[in-house]
Amino acid sequence: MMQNDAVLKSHGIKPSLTRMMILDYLKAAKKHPNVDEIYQALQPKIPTLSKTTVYNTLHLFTEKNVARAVMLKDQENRYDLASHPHAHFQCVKCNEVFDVFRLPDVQLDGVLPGAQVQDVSVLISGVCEACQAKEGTRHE
Amino acid sequence: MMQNDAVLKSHGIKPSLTRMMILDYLKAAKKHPNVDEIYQALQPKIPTLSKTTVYNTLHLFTEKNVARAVMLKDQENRYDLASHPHAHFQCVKCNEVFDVFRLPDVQLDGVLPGAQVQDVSVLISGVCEACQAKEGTRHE
DNA sequence: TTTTAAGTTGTAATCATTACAAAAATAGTG
DNA sequence: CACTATTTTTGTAATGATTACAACTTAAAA
Repeated sequence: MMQNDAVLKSHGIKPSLTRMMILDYLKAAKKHPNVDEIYQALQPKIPTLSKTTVYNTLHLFTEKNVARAVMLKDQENRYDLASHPHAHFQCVKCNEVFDVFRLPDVQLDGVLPGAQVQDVSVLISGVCEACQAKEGTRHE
Repeated sequence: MMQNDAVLKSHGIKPSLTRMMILDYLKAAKKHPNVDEIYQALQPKIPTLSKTTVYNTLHLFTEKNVARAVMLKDQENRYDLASHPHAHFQCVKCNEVFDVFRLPDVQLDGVLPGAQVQDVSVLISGVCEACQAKEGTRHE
């Protein structure tokens, strides 16, 4: 796998230590962390870390197409790596977010004449299996 | 077309005057209004209207599947009617939002076994035609 | 009417995000 | 190395959408 410094350089970002550690965190993250989660996780390792730096870095990553802001039915942004496109499923009952690894086929031919498409994000909402089971037994 | 009171009743919502007027506004809206726009537009007609009521009503509409929160790369929610599914395109340069009327074909078969899908929202981002033209002439 | 519930309102709090200017670190140059 | 310019990081204060909540008003039920 490409090293973090090479990944950043190839996107025109100077690979500072902080930036590499945030990239590391995004690579390892199973969920879709928000800014505070990233800050809380890295603050012990970088005692001087500021939340503003996390914001700055994620804006930079998003602008340079290293990461992507995932818009969920939340009041806050969550992030993942731009290199692994996938759709998300969010349960309307428990708000849990699941990755949809088998990407739905989004057919865009002729839908947006003239526009230069950079990214397609798909957010599916509904009731997850666990919550359906709960409803079934509870007779709500 | 079905009258507003009938629409609301059929979704289990008591059709108060305020609710019908907010529904009216959503029906007529060409763009995707945020809470403040709805409030500003209706406040002259309902002088006692409170912004909290607009929030309450939109939450109710969303819960009862009359309206839908559209998540864009903004810090605020925008709303449209749940009855007219469509995708959205947002330009990363000017932030303008365009409806995508020819809905992209999203193939979900087998992608989410067990889940009960209620809604699929597609947000396409990229550079719109106008912004491409600007870039081309300005040599940025 | 009297009682109860539903709908609406205004104020104050919450909290993610941004603005901004200073401090620290890094790179470039003589 | 010393000096300067640039980039990166930091902390504090503001912004602004959203929520909490309790009071008030209207409508429905008894």
